[in-house]
Amino acid sequence: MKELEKKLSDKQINPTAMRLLALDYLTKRSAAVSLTEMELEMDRSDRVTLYRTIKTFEEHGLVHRIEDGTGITKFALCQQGCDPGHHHDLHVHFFCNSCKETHCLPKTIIPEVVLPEAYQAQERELIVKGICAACAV
Amino acid sequence: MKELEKKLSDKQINPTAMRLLALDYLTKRSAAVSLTEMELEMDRSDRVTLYRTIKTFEEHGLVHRIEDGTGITKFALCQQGCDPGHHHDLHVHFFCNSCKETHCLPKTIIPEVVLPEAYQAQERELIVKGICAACAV
DNA sequence: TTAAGCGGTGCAATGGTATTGCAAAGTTAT
DNA sequence: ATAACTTTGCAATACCATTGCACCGCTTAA
Repeated sequence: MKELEKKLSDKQINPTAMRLLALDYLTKRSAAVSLTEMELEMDRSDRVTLYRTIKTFEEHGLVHRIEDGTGITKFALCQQGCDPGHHHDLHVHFFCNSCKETHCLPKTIIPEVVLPEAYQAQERELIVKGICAACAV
Repeated sequence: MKELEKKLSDKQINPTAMRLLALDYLTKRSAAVSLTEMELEMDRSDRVTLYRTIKTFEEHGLVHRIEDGTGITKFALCQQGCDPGHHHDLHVHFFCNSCKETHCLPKTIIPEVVLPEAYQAQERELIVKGICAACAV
C-alpha cells in the first residue's frame, strides 16, 4: 500500500483512505471505468465523493478522461508523464462493440493529421470501435 | 424548396413540413448542431419532434451523429454516399476551443491505425481540438 | 360519407449523468 | 484544545436523452 501512497504524494495528492481505495481500484482495472461502475463495484462510498476524487486525480495528472462516444464519461489511469493541467496522452482508445468496454491502447499513437489551412491543432482524440482481443476468440 | 424535397425522398423520407424545415436549417449551418441549439434557433417546434426528425435523418443516412467530447451529441449533414444503417464518414471532426463549434473536415480523412494483435477495427472517430480557421485571425 | 388505419407531431413524464451547496467529520498546526 | 483547512456525505438541482400516449390530418376501404 505504500506503493499507492507514493503514487498519490508524487502527484501532490493527499493520500486519504478514499483516494487510496479509488487508486487501488483503478490500478486493478484493465478497462476504463465510468463513475457509475465505480460506484457499484466499490460499495464503500458515495457517488459524489468518487466524482470529486476522480476530478482531483484528473487535475493532478493521474487519470485521464475518455469520451468514447457512448456519451458516458470514462476514466483510466494515465501512463507516467502526465502533468497537472496538461495531459499528453496521445494513445488510441478502443471501444469494443461486443463487450462494450473501452481500453487504452498505450502503444498505439494517434497519427498526426494535416488540417486545412489556418486550423491549429492542440489536442486529438481517436476512438476506434470494433472487436477487442478478448472478444475476438 | 423542390431541392430539399428531393433530398428527402431520395432517402425514402416522407417530406413533411417539419422535416423540410429541419433539413433547410441543417443545410444552411456550417457547424454541427446540438438538439438544444436547433430547438432554440428554430422556434417553430418541439424538442421531441426535432429529436425524432434527426433520428429519422440519421437512420436514413442523411445526417451523422458526432460525439465531440463535450458530452453533448451533435449532428451534421452527411456528404453524399451514406447509407441507411451504415455511415461511412471517415472524416475528422474539429472542435474549436475558442468558439466551441464543431466542424466537419470532409477532406481530412482519418488515417488507418495499426492495432495490437487480434483487435479488429470496424469504425473510427477522430476529434481534433484547437483553434479553427475563423478564430485563428 | 364515414370509419379505420397510419404516419407524424406535441405534451407530459421518466431515467440517468453531471454538478453544486452545505453541513458534518476528520486532519493538522499552534 | 482550538482554530483553520481539507475531505466526505447527503440533498438538491440542472440538463440531456428517451419513451408513452393522445391528437391531428390524410389516405383507403366499406
